Amino acid sequence: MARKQGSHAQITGPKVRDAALRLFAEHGFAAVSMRQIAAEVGVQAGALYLYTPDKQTLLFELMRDHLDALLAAWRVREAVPPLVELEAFTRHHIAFHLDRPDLVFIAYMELRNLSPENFAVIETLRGRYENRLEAILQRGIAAGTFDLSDSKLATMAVIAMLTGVTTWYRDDGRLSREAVADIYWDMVRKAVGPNPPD
Amino acid sequence: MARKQGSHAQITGPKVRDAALRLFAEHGFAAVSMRQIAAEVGVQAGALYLYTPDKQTLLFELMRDHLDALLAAWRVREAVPPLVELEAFTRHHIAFHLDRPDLVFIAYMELRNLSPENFAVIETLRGRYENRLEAILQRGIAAGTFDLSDSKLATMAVIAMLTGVTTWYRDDGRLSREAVADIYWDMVRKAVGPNPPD
DNA sequence: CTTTTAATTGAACAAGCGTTCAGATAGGTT
DNA sequence: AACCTATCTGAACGCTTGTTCAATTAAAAG
Repeated sequence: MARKQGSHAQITGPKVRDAALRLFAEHGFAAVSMRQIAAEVGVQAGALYLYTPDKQTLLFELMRDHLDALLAAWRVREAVPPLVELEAFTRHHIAFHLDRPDLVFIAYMELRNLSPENFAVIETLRGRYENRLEAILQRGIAAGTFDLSDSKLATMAVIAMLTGVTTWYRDDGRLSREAVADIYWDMVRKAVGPNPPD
Repeated sequence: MARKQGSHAQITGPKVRDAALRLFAEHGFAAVSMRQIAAEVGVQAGALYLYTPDKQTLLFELMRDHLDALLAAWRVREAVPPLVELEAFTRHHIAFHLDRPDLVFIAYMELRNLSPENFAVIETLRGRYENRLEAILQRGIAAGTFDLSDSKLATMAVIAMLTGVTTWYRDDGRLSREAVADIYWDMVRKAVGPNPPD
């Protein structure tokens, strides 16, 4: 039996997931048919329904598990100075997202194709992640390390800026991941920090 | 006859464009049928083909005209100090994009659904816009106003950050457009500027 | 009013869609 | 060998898709 149960029902088999991930990222959820996914896996379309109840669930689980992994991968470090934690967050966010460009793409692009209930779940998870960054910024504001008039806007600005890396970064490009992370951290640090002199 | 010719062939009638814009933004290109667009306009599906040769062209013209308008709306100000021009760019980018959230959404989300030839056109236009920001940053680096180790990365970072506003801004939200622009300009200015003291 | 021209319908086309399911196949256990 | 069970096929279901086009309606021109 391919169906298994975990703390989340983990219905979808890994081969089906990988194929769906690849195709959804490349062509979009609505543009990819179950038959195309099946062909990628090497089975007939009917066989997919041993691994997922329907196409919608396939998309939802991809997103949910991605956000679960994103949340699980980051450990809050409240004992550390805000600037240090923000640097860790910045580098972690870039590294994590560059390792999963397809999932990042899907998680941002296919929100429209989720059913309302599934959308609500995904939005909650995303909000939880944003709150972690906001907490760091608020801690830094309180400590006087950061100079920001609005922690919520700063959160959105930093996340948009960092996630944007996935849209242009190429492993065979001009700069290494480390170099990119260094440069972005430099900009983030300045953006949230105090005003320059003169 | 509904077909007209301009410097660009402007095939698509405005009512059809508006309906397609609305539906593509809400549900996605691949998820919206010609029959749905026709219903929104109030005609049968066949009538759409008086205004567009096919669905692909409908999408392409939406994107192309959006980017044309974006490029046309910004006048380069090389006589002005880089910091001043960057502030104008920042505020203009936010204002322009907040006025057209649907088009912005489509222009970023539906690139995958363009034919290769159409994609190349759109990417060229987008690159031209990015180059304008990069030119400002390079001018500021040369003048010593900005402290950036990589103008290309800074360009991508600033555009991602600014465009991200369209994903969460609501007219009935907590902050006005001006307030948002003020806060974002503050962060952009610091991000590209010199390091803070201490 | 008649003729010409433009705009639109409505049916049709071949193809593809998500999903179901009876039946075939394969692998492991007795 | 026979049995069991998990896996998968292949056909079928009803429905939707983008696009075409002869026939019709509406509007404009004479």
